[in-house]
Amino acid sequence: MLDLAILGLLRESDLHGYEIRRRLGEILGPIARLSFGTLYPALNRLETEGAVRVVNVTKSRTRLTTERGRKVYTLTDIGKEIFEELLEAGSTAATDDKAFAIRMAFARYLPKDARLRFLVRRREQLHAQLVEAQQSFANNVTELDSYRRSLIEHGNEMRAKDIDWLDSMISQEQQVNRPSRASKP
Amino acid sequence: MLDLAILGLLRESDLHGYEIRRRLGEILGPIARLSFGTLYPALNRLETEGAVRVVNVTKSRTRLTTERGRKVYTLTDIGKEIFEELLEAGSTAATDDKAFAIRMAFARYLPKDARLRFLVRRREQLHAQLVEAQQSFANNVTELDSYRRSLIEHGNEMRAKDIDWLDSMISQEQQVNRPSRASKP
DNA sequence: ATTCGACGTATCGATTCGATATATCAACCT
DNA sequence: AGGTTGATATATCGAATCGATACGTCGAAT
Repeated sequence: MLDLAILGLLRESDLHGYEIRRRLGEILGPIARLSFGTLYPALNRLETEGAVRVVNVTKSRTRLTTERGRKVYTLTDIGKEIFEELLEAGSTAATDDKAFAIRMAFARYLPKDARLRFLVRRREQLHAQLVEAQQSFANNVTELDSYRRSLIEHGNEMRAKDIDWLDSMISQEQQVNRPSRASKP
Repeated sequence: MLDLAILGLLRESDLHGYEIRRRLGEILGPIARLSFGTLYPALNRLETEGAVRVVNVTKSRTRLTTERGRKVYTLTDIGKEIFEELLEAGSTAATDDKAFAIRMAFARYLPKDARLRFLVRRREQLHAQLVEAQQSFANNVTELDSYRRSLIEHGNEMRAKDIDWLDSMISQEQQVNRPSRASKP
């Protein structure tokens, strides 16, 4: 999943590790903030696999520039293929919050129909989770203290909001599908 | 963090591994669903540390019962101490979503003032995150495609809801503090 | 009868985390 | 001028965690 995020960002522009982390944090928020202990080994792994390549290492010493010791990575052709595979593969598989957010961030690279399927699938997953949670909640309310009760209720409300949001994304996606047909026939 | 969850559940009743996982899923939802590859090693570790102890292993073979090969764990005195430490320690430290939810599930075991501090601290953290996210969003809107824009906006709305919820929890907590003073002075 | 799914414990390799180390540079303080 | 701090940047290590898989029992449906 992390691979998808890294490759996706590199697809858009060449970046060094620190900047990849920063952008990921910007797009995904605190949900998917990754540590350096994950990022740098991942970059090395991707380099070994031939998915990325180092374009530029600026050691300091060059007095006139502000550049520091950065390793700027670029996406190879192999990397582009892997990105496409990862993106499509996951649009049908089960995905958690984090994986969903990452894929959503690169949804524009999916063909329209795959994107719609991806959204619908996520919507159904969340719905199933919510129903399950509500049932188990109903069976246990009496045994829960106020903190747990409130925590669970809040969680369920949040999940419901997520579903609403997905519904709006889905209907938007469906509208774009139709040819504009601006004025009346 | 996982230790806290396990010890907390065992504080309430003796349980076997599978049931610990089930209850955790019930209370925390899909946020903190832990895998068996985490749970069973963790139980072994806690047993080695002397925090938990196996009370009962029911091998099947006993025809008349429905019991299967369960290992039922109980909390030792050492385990109780560790639980208290973990619970208090984290109420001041930085906590992510998952760690917060776990601690919230056992908030009733905190003294009133620590609980209030815990909630306020979390509130402030979320607020800081939200402000940061909104600023970086404002600086980048133009460069974001509609999917990313919507993803980030939705994330920020959710964070705002979280803050609202925490505010309600905090004010509730403060009300309980005051002696009832039911009728007018 | 037997396949299926839920229950239940366990391990393995790979991934990820959190802490720590190292270093450069800008900015601010005194 | 010298010193501290904080942001930028890469990297590694041990421990925690995940996801897949294995193995087995049991009740229920086909």
